[in-house]
Parts: sequence; structure tokens; C-alpha cells
Amino acid sequence: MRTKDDDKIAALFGATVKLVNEIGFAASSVSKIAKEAKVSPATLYVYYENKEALLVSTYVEIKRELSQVVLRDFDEGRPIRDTLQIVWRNLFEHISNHLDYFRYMEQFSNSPYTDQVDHARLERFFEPLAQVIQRGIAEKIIKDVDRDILKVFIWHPVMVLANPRLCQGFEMTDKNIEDAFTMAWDAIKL
Amino acid sequence: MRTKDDDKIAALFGATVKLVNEIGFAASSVSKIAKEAKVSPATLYVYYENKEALLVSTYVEIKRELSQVVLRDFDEGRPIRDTLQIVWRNLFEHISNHLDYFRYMEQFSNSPYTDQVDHARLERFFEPLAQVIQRGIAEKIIKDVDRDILKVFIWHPVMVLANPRLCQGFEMTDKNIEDAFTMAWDAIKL
Amino acid sequence: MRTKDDDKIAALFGATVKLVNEIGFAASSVSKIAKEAKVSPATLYVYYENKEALLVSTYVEIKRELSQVVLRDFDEGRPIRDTLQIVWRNLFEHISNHLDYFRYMEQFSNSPYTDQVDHARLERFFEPLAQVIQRGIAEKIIKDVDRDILKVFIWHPVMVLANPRLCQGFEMTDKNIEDAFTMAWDAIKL
Amino acid sequence: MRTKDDDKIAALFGATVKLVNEIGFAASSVSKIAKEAKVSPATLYVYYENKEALLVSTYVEIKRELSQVVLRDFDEGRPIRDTLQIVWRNLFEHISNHLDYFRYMEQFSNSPYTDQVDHARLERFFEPLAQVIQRGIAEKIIKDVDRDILKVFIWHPVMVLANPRLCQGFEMTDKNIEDAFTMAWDAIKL
DNA sequence: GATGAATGAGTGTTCATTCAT
DNA sequence: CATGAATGAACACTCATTCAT
Repeated sequence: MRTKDDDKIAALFGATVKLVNEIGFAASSVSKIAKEAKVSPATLYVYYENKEALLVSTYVEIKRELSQVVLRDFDEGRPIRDTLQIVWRNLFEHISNHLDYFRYMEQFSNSPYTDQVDHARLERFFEPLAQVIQRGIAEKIIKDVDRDILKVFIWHPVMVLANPRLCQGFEMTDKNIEDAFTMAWDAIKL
Repeated sequence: MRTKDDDKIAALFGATVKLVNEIGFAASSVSKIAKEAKVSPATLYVYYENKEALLVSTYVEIKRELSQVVLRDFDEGRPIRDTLQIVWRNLFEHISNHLDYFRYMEQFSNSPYTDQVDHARLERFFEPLAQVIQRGIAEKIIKDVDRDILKVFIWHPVMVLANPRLCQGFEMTDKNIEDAFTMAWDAIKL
Repeated sequence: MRTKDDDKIAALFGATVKLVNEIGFAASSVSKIAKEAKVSPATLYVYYENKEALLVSTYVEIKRELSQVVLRDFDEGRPIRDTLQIVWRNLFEHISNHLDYFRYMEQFSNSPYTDQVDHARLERFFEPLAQVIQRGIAEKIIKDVDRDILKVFIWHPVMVLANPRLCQGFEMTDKNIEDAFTMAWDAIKL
Repeated sequence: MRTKDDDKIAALFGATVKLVNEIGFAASSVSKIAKEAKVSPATLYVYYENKEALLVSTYVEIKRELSQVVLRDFDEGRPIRDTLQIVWRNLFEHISNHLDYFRYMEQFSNSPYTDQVDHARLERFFEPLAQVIQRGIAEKIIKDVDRDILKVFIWHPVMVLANPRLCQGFEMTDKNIEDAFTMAWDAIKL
């Protein structure tokens, strides 16, 4: 029965994210995740090959969802700065609503499981953004430097600032968000 | 009686960093660390109260060493941009020579053990830098925004770029390092 | 799925009692108990929350069994002395057949785990006996002294005499048992 | 230097008794005892062959002290009942002053180490008492039953009643002590 | 004599995974 | 499909004892 399957997958997804947030990545064992999702540990292996597959799949799903939200109302016609600012605000809003997703992403990124992810596939989720950047460079609006450097200055600040472990005192007020975007833009613009 | 052996502490420090780099934080067990350091697991407990103490101590030591290297030849008399650039280059050099230290710091930062660190004490290692930033703001050279935001734009890029897991294709060439510093400065300068 | 196995519980119970008798309470480790019961140490944790739960449960089970045997054919109509003598003989017989149970009880009683037992619940197993004593006091057949003192004189002698560690030379002959009962009765009767 | 030796032995004796009372027999490790006695674990092995020797020696010393206190003012001329009552009261007083000794004795008695004690030697400490009993039997004042049975009824009740683990609610008031002695005497007298 | 360092063998417990139903 | 039982391997840590000074 299809419905039931999807329920279980959703339950496992939710349980995984919740547990990683509550007790941390290392302490999130298969049996605890199964208990949280109200299924048997054995059932988990019906849907995923092993623990790694569950964790990787959870990560990819979060990234997929993130790309959809962030690229909502994406319109290439607008000036580049405006486009980026809209994306930045979407990103900020999504983080605020789903801090649990972000904390999962961070912990996953720093685990050995990251190596098992098909990063090229993830990049494709955000392809439109990459093209905007590319256009900005061509039009001499954005600095022509290594793409990784650009990415680090545009996107990482939000992630770091949203991480309570790294920025304990920081508050995500509207002003701070706008300040940060201004600085990101100053960094990359020519 | 036998005397306490600095060699053993050094061996444990080295083994901890090496293992975390090779197999990851979560998989670095006490017995594996002990074996790598060529001591008995029981001996480890002569020098550290428990696993946490070893990991925290290793982290603090890395941070201490980093602060010394980075603040080498520190001279407040220079223009702020120059001061930051020198620090940035020191940081870059240190990262290049000790990528393993940086990977340890990252993994540690995303572990539950981070909460056990006396962060205020660590901040003091880098106090001179904080004062330069402060002066820059007072002299209206640097933007007057939340200090955490400033830190994220000045220091985090290097860390992220140096992380092969996050930036697989990135190469730390001289040009890239200078490009990145220029962008960091553009971000924070008024 | 496999079903929970009463055999395993019985095996763990037996192994626990046997080992405590053979090597002592302190030396009876989880892994040794598991090996004796021919299960994996991990399996033990399917049936009991932890070592303490196993030991406590074993103790309670022995006490429950003891109460059933000792109160067999219990009849309040008989004279009090006769009632106590029957119980005394049942107790003696049970001890003879299950010296291992008694040695387990003793060692458990002197362990820190005793504090975790619900003593009130155990007392209820022997409630009918307490009432006989109570009646004896009311009818001025038994001395009206602190209940603990009564218990010590009626029941403890059997336990101590049955303990080979405390009474190495003692033999539980019929005569000795009757002698001891006579003395217990002389002690408590008015 | 003799003085120093005796200090260390006394410190080890005290530390052993204290720790067994505070954390239990099983949890009293060599290193904890050494730390409590403020000596090195290695020093312990200068004075005792091993842990067992320390524990056994501590037990024997407690028994020796006990025999001295209990037989204080011993006078064979008095009526047997009076003699026993005096001893009983001495015993009660000593227990009250040194509950820690008694708890040590109990825990030791239920440990495997008991088997290593030279019980015959201990019996000799209390020889005068055995002879009084013997005389009581010869004079047909005390029941002529197995000596172990007599011992159990005369001496064990105090020990059990003094054990908070076995008799949680019991209070050692003067009345209770006299009640208990009366019952002990009733049990053994002809 | 006295010590703290050092350790192999063990502790109780949890793990990711598979088995039998 | 779904499950709880079952487990070998590993975990962090402590033990009684010995070694080197």
C-alpha cells in the first residue's frame, strides 16, 4: 500500500532530523530513530539499505526542499543585486522556520557521511543561481574570482550566523540580516 | 617512581588530531587513539580525566598555537587594513602547514563537546585582534555592525575555503588568498 | 519476528544464582552471567534494563517462590505454635533443597542493590505470617516487643545456620532443626 | 622508622573501614583506599601482600578490638546470666559507637574473602565466653544443643538488629536492647 | 621505604545489523 | 510488509598490580 510507505518514510525523516537536533549526530542511533518514528529498527531496513542511506537521503531531501523555497518566485529579469537579495531573504526566512533542518545540515556536513553524497546532483538544484552569478561576472558587476570564493562570501555567512554553537550571542533581527546582505554584496560586487 | 612524560602528552595530542582527520570525530575512539599514540588506553586516563578532557584540551591547544602564530609580529601602529592582511596571511600559512589542525577544529566545533569549552578564555587569546577591529569602527574605517557579523566575514571564509569537504575543488593559491582577503575587506570596510 | 523466550529468562535466572554461589556477588559480571546462560551479553539487555534489574528481579523471584513454599498448606485455624512450626519446617525443607537461593539472598541483602528493592511489596508476600504473629501478641501468647526483634528471633536463625560461611561445621539434621525451633519459640513466647 | 609505619597502617585501616561504609565493599578499590589514606597505591603493597591481605587484616583487627571491649571486666565468678548480660551490653555499646566497624564486618562476612580468614584464631579471641557457655551447659542452666545454634541465638540478633539494611525501622533504645537480651536468654536457658 | 606512572584484563552497556516469524 | 528478538563487535572506563626512580 503506497500511502503507508510514504507515512513511514516521512516519519523516519522527521525522527532523524528531530533526534539529531535533540541529542546530536553521534548519539542518534538506529534504534533511537526507529523508536522516535514509531517503527521497528528492522522496518527501517525495508526502506533504506543501511543507516548511511537514511542519513544521506535525509540530507538530500533537506537540500532539495531548501532549493525550492529559496528559488521561489525566481525571476532572471530583475537586476542581479535584487535577485540575490530576494534569495537571501527567502533563505533567511526558511532558516528561521526550520532551524532544525539547518542544524542537521551542519552536523551532516561535518560527518564522514558527506563523502557519500552526489554533490554534483545537489549543485543542480541551485543551478539557476549559479547562472545569475555567471551573468554578473560576464556583465562585470561581480568580481571574476574563483566560484568557491564567491559562494563562501554570499551563502556561508547566513549559515554560520544561524548556528547557535558558533554565534551564541547573535540574534537574527531584520537589521542584522540586511547588514549581512549588504556586506556580502560589498564583498562580491566589482 | 616514573616521571610524567611530556612525550606521551605530545603523542596523544598527535594521535587525536591524526585520527580525527583520518576517520572522523565520531569514529575516533579512546582505544584507537591510544593505539595510535602507542600507549595503553588506561595510560590515557593518567593524563586526562576522560575522553572529553582529551578532546577539549586538544582543541584549546590548537587554538592557543593558532593565536600565537597568527599574532606573530603584531604591530598596532600599522594601518588597519595592513594589520588584518598580515594576520590573514599568517592564518593562511598556518592553515596550509596544518590542515589537520583545522579539520580537527571544525569537527570539534560541530560536536557536543564544544559546549564544554570556556569560550571566553579562547577569545582572550585573540584579544589584540578584537581591539583592532574596535579601533577600526571608532575611526569609521570599518562598518559598525554586530561583532559576530564582522567576524564571520573576516575569518570564516578562510576556514571554509580550507575545508576540502566543503570546497572540494578549491586550491589555496596566492592569488585566491589575496582575492579572498580583498573581498573580506570590501565586506567590512565602510 | 521471533518471540520472547521464557527459556532465556529461566536460563538467566539460573545462571545468575549459580554464578553468585560459585564466585560471589562482586565477581559475577554481566558477561560471565551471559556466558553461563549461553546467551550474548547484548541479549541480556533485551530482557532486563541493566545489570541491576536482573539482580533485583532474581532476588524478588526467589522471595516470591519462598513465600509460596513456606505458606503452603497455611491454615490459620491451628494453634499458633503449630502454625509457626509448620512454616519453620517448610522453610527448612526449602533451604535444604535450594541452598543456592539462600546464598544468593544473603549476598544480595548485603549489596548496594538492596536499596532498589520495593521492600513493602516483599513484605506483602508474607502478610499471613505477620497476621499470625499479631494475633499471638493480642492473645498474650507471644511477647509484645518490637516487631523487628520478633522477626530476628523467629526467622533469622534458620538463615544463619544454613549459611556455610557463617556456620561451617553446622549440619541441618532433623534434631538440630527441632532444637532450633524450640529455642525460637522459647524466645518469643510469653 | 617505626612511627611512620604504624601511622600508615592506621591510616589504611581507617580508610578501608570508612570507604566500605561510604561506597560499599565492591566499590572500594585499592586506589580509592590509598587516596583516602593519603598514600600511594604502591605504598599499600609495602605493608600488605595484596588487596585481600589488607581486607582480611582489617577484619581481624576489628574482631580483636571487639573481643577486648566485649570481654572488658570479664569475671567468671558471676552468675551466667549476669555475665552474658554484661557482655551483651558491652557489645551493644560498642556497636553504637562503631557502627562503621559492624557494617564492615557484615560486608566482609558476605564476601569471598571470608574464606581466607583463620576462623579458629578468631574463635580464640572469644574463648572465655565459650567456656562460660560450656559451664552453663554442664550446670544444666543452658540447653545442651549444637554450639552453633547457641551462638546464633545469643549473638546474632544484636548484629542483625544493628544492620540498617536489614532492620530499617529499628531503633536501638535501652528497652529494645533489654527486650532482645531477655529473648536471647529465654531461647538458650533450660 | 615510598611513590606516581603504566598497563592487560576486565567492567557494564550500546551499536548497526540480521534472523525468524 | 513488518516486526521484536538476537548478536558480535565495539564503546568509555576502572581494576589490582608492577615498574622505575
